[in-house]
Amino acid sequence: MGRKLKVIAAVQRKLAKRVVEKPVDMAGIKTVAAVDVSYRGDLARAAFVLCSFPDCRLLKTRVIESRVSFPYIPTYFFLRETRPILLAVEGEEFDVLLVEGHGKAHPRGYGLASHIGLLLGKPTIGVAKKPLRGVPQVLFRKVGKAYVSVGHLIDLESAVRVIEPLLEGGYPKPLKLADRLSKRDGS
DNA sequence: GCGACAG
DNA sequence: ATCTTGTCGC
Repeated sequence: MGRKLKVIAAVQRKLAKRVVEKPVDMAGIKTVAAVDVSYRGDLARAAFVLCSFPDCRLLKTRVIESRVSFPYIPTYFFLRETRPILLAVEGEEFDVLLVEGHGKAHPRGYGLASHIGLLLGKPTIGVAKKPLRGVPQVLFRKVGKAYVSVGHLIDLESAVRVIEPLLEGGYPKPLKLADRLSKRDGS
């Protein structure tokens, strides 16, 4: 059990080197998407939400269900949510994706948001409710009640500029919508 | 053994 | 994340 995780940790450290951190052209961002996952036993419900930017008007929603295999293990969160999220985002178009969880603000610099970004080859931002312990303060920014970090293809300053106009009650509206949607009954 | 950490 | 009633406070 512990040995496999050690291998996964090594993979995370390796993939972390492929994460690209760079400024983003704000004028080029027309849409922002968000994904969140809720559970009912081993059934995962992933919700995808698409909003215009920066006015944040709801453009589209989508909910996908799937069976989850991995348990939740701190710092190995991506093993559990990658599959559900990929299914929910498959075929969708957006300029930036907000992911519930951390990006570079992770012990090995490779959280769920970075993994999703790398797999999709799209800009992603990690947004979490609590910071992971032992992570350098410089790797994230507190925006409202959210802890924001670089996912992929964006830098921290740009990430903060994307999150700010989306705040509603201290948390990004698209993620709040995705959270509510993923918990809504429907199956 | 102690501590306790995304969702 | 999820299990869960009523209750305190803005």
